[in-house]
Amino acid sequence: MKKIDILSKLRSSGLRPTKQRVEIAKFLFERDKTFHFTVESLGKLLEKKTASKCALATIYNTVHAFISAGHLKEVEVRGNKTYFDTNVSSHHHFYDAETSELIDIDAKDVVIEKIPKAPNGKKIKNVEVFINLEN
Amino acid sequence: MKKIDILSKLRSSGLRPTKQRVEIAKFLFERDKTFHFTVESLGKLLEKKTASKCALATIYNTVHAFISAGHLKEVEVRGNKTYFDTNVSSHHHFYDAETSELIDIDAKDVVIEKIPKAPNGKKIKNVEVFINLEN
DNA sequence: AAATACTTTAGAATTATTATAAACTAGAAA
DNA sequence: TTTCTAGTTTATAATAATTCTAAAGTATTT
Repeated sequence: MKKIDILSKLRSSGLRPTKQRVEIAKFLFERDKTFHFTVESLGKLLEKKTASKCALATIYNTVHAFISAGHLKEVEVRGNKTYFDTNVSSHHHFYDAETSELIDIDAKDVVIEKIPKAPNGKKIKNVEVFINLEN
Repeated sequence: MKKIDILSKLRSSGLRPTKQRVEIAKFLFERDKTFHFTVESLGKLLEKKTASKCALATIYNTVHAFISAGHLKEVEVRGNKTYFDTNVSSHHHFYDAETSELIDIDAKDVVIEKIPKAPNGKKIKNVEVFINLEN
């Protein structure tokens, strides 16, 4: 991903390209495979990579701006921490409780044949399939 | 649900039938329809019903013992609080983010035609379908 | 009843997240 | 440029859910 894309990700999220935000954005979006993380894990990885630490509040704010802009997705995982995913396309997940690891499943690899209709007055926003793993 | 069943639920969870635990168990299991709750909501409802409050720690401990024994199920919902479900059979959920309400979907109303196989060395424990609603 | 084991409880500790307010920085205007 | 202003970062405080702890209470065994 080119620098210009990083800047446009920030701009389209309503964020000025400050040093910290560019670091975060580059770390998140300059990669080929999708990346799953929590704010805590991202903070540690950033600190390791850049040798300078960024306040947690900044990471929270930046990640939330990316979520609002649709550049990141929040993933539901049982437990206390919130997980995020750089893959914002419609897709599903394996979850390995043993390692607390999420693995993407391409939307086309899950086909749902039958689904109930939404309750009165409501519409279906999306369907998420979550596959728990065990050894 | 009869009293004897309440007692066996407690016993099979490794819990002696104390006053508080019997109250909690009766409140959870003496009903026809499934019940979704958080520890907080359960605490408030119990307080209203029994006019005496039970310490949150007791509710946490009791609920967790029921989870371990398989009498309650933890439901994954995006967000901070943990939701529980008295329906322990394999089933799915609608989630209405507007009202923070969970609605059960019978397992037979969701048919999955295709699913990827588990990664190396892992087995599929279960598959959960989560349907987010909107207006 | 005495001793022992298990429970409840209030409150402290912990963890994730959000809010706050002072110090800082970028970009616009002069 | 320098100045000004609006937006940012940061450390720290506040909040919220959950877990831990240790003292007081209750039940069970002897």
